[in-house]
Amino acid sequence: MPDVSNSEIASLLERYGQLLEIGGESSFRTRAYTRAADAIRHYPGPVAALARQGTVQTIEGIGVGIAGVIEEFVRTGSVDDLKNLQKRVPISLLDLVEIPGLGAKSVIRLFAELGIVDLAGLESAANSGRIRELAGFSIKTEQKILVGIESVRRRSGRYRLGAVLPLGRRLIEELRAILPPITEMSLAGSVRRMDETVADLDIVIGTADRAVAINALSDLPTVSGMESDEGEHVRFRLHDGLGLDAIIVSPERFGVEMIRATGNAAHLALLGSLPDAPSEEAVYTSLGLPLIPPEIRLGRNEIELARSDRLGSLISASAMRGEFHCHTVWSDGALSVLETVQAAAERGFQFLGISDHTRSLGVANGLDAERLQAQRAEIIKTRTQCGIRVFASAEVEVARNGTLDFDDDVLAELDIVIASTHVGLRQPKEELTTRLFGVLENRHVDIIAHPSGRLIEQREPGDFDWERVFATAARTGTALEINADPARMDLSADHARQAIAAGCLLTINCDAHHPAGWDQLEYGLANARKAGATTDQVLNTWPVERIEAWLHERGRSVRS
DNA sequence: ATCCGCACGGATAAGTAGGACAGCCTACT
Repeated sequence: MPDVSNSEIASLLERYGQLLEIGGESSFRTRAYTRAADAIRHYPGPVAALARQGTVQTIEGIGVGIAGVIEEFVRTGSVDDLKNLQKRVPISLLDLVEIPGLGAKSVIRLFAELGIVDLAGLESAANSGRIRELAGFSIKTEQKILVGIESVRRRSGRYRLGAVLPLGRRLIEELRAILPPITEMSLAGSVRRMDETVADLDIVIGTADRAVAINALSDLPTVSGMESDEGEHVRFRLHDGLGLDAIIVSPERFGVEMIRATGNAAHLALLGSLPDAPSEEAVYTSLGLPLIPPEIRLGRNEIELARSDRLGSLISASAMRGEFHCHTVWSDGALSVLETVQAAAERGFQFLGISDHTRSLGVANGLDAERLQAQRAEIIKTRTQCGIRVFASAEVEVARNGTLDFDDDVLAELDIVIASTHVGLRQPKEELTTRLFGVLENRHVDIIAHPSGRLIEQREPGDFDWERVFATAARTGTALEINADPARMDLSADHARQAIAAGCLLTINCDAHHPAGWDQLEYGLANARKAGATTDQVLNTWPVERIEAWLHERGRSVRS
């Protein structure tokens, strides 16, 4: 029996912390569990091994109490205190907290006063009008709950790409270490296509020795067991609940099965019948096509692009010269301005925009005008130190009424301005859209960050009138961001495609709070490529002089 | 619950606005 994985321990602690919160524990105590979960999820080695040695407390954020929980979990597979807690606070209540507008306090009251323990119970209580009878709840709340139940149900069973892709890559690495070097293997399916959510993990293995491959898969520490074995298609389940589909084929058919397992269905339909071949290239070649990158296998115009030799015009990582949106210790980032700029220079960035949060985003220690000015002085100083162009920027809050955190004269002092909507995303369509129009028309605003405001599998996008938003952004020349944070991937691929069609300029930014955040660029790039973006349409690929000229045209007094 | 400066006790995660309701809960990175 292999040890539990770090992500299993992390999930356990996270669940524990959430249940404590619903149970009314102090926020400091519950927070400690969440922090411990984060520390373990990011810990480079196997935490279970540390637990067995009794040295798990060496990890920052884990003390006597949580170490005890982890050790018990590793040893016995469960935790007695957590079981007892679950008698008092049913674990299915965690689903209820996911509903927008319901927090721990409301959920525990629904449980205590109406005996509601899960989504089904909540739904029937709302439908029969029992919730409105509780003090502090109303018909309106009831309706909000019913809408919320739907959105929680819609996303159940799917995982964010950002949660699954790193796991999939690690599985492949682990398999490579076990299996003979001649074995071919790769991720396939929606993970390989970089779809924003995935239902399960697909792996294709090309080997003459099926039994060895199956044994290797079964022995992986994250695999809990085999679920079905149907010839070439073997299904496993991981400890954290994710399904793993392995397609095990002879090496001569590895290429064609990769294409089939990668999909998508519409792309396969466009390709028609496929010849057996050991590599994807060979299959595409026999169809008279170059290799089509997985993320654009969408059944749209990718065949056309390939036939007319235009795949190379799609934006790629190598075309990116820098980023406009990142954070430092001045708001909620991890490093100083100088450290951040140095890290950017080391990565080969030719420019970097520093854009910390502003005043009204108190939770992120947003800058007021005075601190902004002080930061600006610090930014200017770094320009001579690191050899890259540093733009003084800010991620300026858009208030519910559409006003920005700074007056025009303060905005005018910045090299480039990003506007960002974090509050009031649930406004009705007309109100929300009109508010954004005001921001787009502001000549001091150059970029709209994560325009829809969605958090994948967690928060619905704002209900904007996108067609009019894109038309307006195209006219004002305001760039729209594809935020590469895997929780956001915002604009979505479809919205980015619409924006391009409307003539909008795009920018791809990682919204990094630490240099490691720049490793997530691929999530933003995927959406840009799915949307068919070329370098000309993405601000980050322009030479610094062209960016400065663009800013100058927009009326900025750009100083180097 | 954990960490840190000090050796046990305090700090840690802000603070405002909005919605629904009459004093409270939730959302925002």
